[in-house]
Amino acid sequence: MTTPLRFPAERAASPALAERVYAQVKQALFAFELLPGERFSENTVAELTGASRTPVREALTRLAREGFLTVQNRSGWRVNDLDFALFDQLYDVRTIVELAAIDRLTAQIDPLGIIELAALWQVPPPDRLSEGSAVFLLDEQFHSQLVAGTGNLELQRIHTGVTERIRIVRQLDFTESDRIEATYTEHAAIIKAIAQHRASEAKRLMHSHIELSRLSVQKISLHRLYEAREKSRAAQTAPRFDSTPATGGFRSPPLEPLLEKPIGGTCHESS
Amino acid sequence: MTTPLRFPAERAASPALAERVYAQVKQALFAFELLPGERFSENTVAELTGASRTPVREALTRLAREGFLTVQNRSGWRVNDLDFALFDQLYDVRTIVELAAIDRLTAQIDPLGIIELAALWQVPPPDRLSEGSAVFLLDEQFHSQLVAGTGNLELQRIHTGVTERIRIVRQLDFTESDRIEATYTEHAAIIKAIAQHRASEAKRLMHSHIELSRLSVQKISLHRLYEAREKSRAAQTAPRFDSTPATGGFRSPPLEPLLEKPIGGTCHESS
DNA sequence: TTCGCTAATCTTGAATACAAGTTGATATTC
DNA sequence: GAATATCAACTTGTATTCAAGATTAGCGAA
Repeated sequence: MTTPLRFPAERAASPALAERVYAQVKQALFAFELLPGERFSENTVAELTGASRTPVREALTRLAREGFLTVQNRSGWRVNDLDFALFDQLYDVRTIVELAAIDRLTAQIDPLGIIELAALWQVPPPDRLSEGSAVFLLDEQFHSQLVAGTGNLELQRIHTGVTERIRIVRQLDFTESDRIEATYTEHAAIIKAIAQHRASEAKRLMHSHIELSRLSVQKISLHRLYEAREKSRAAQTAPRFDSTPATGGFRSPPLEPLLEKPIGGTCHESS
Repeated sequence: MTTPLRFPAERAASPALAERVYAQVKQALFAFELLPGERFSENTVAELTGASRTPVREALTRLAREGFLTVQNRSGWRVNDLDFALFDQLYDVRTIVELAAIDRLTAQIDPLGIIELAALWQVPPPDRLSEGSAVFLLDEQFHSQLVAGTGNLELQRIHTGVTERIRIVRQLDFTESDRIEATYTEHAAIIKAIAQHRASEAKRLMHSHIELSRLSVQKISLHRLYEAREKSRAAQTAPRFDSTPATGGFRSPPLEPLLEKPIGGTCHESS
């Protein structure tokens, strides 16, 4: 039974070209390979992804509707600036959704999926993951699963959308070990409260958990953003969008704005 | 200063052709000119709207992402069936959002926009509107304004999306005069409670208000749906998509399904 | 040098052309 | 007559072409 495997890399072309481009560009956004404020054209993306303008356009308009990009009249496309006022609103929505989810979970006789979550998060310190990006994935899964437990697909869809919008800054929060520890502790406490049907306790915990995360992100992100920017600037000519050769971006890749407003606080460069 | 006005009707073509098509098709959906379960092709829409396939496709994919349509492999497009399980989930989301909005409104010293709402809804019976579709518009505005009062644009965007998804059945609820009366009474009570910062009272009222509406829609819609279907079937060859001549739909416009599942309850045809 | 104009080049938005696949009707065979 | 194979007419997905406007580089004049 030796099935002569095709190149699995090429098979990826079949299930919707526009979908693939969408995923690639979004990935580039999260990886800061496309920087906030950066401008680019449909043609460059088309060349980089090997697709024609049509599916590229479909992917970009979708990302624009989701709030990541903006198309400029008959000039090119632009990566939206990081807008912390917007992130605050998204964090607020996230809180609303997750607290509602807790309400519905604690009303269930046997909260859906809570056992699996307990197995993941109620573990002694030595068994915990320490690698930031791994914990980040697990953390997103935690919050997502809670909402999924309500059985409401629409609520889940909304939650997913919000999560993806704030992912770009949230991922920066999982590099410091104390934040990782705190995540474990807080998640465990939330799970316990839900399992015991203590709704208001669980909601209180979740509320402060999200709030802490939000504040931590606000504090940390400005610093991390400049790191990410520098890292990306160093790799300017390096491959973007997976492993396709880069032709360079727009004429003048403007790295200045990055933020919607320069923000009042001072930015501590690594002195 | 006599500026020779251009034909303002034609100016409508300039601001995004895809946008216009999107609005036209959505309008046709709400008006039951495109029936649930109906199939159609990009070419027919293109002919009916006078646009080419490219902007049509953009509009349709957007409507598909919003849950109204489905594209079938390399066969045509299809209007999604009415799925009452889905509507229940959407009503649930709507409740979550609006209750959260009340929480935030009552926390404000001077709830934003509450005075304007009071002026609209706290009126004596003789001054009230009685025409169903007008009240329906006003009702949507009421709920939308409450959410807008939170100042959270993202919450508003989500709420708008949910509202539009359930509009197709909700609009059927505003034909019976007792439902219209109830709407006035309940809205007035909610506004009063919010203005007095009685959060839990306002939330209780809103919760039951939405629940009543939901139940009323569930009861009424099956009947109304068949009416709407018949009305549309009669006007089969009548103009669709505004005032462009209809070329007819798909080969076999299947009017059978309409609903996701035939639903257990009996349907009373007008005997 | 600096400002302003011009023209070439690049951009999106839309229309069209092409390719691959589905569907449904028709002819055919049992 | 009924089941099946075949084929022509559609459909979407993608690529390409066309049109109109925006941007920028370069040149010239003050």
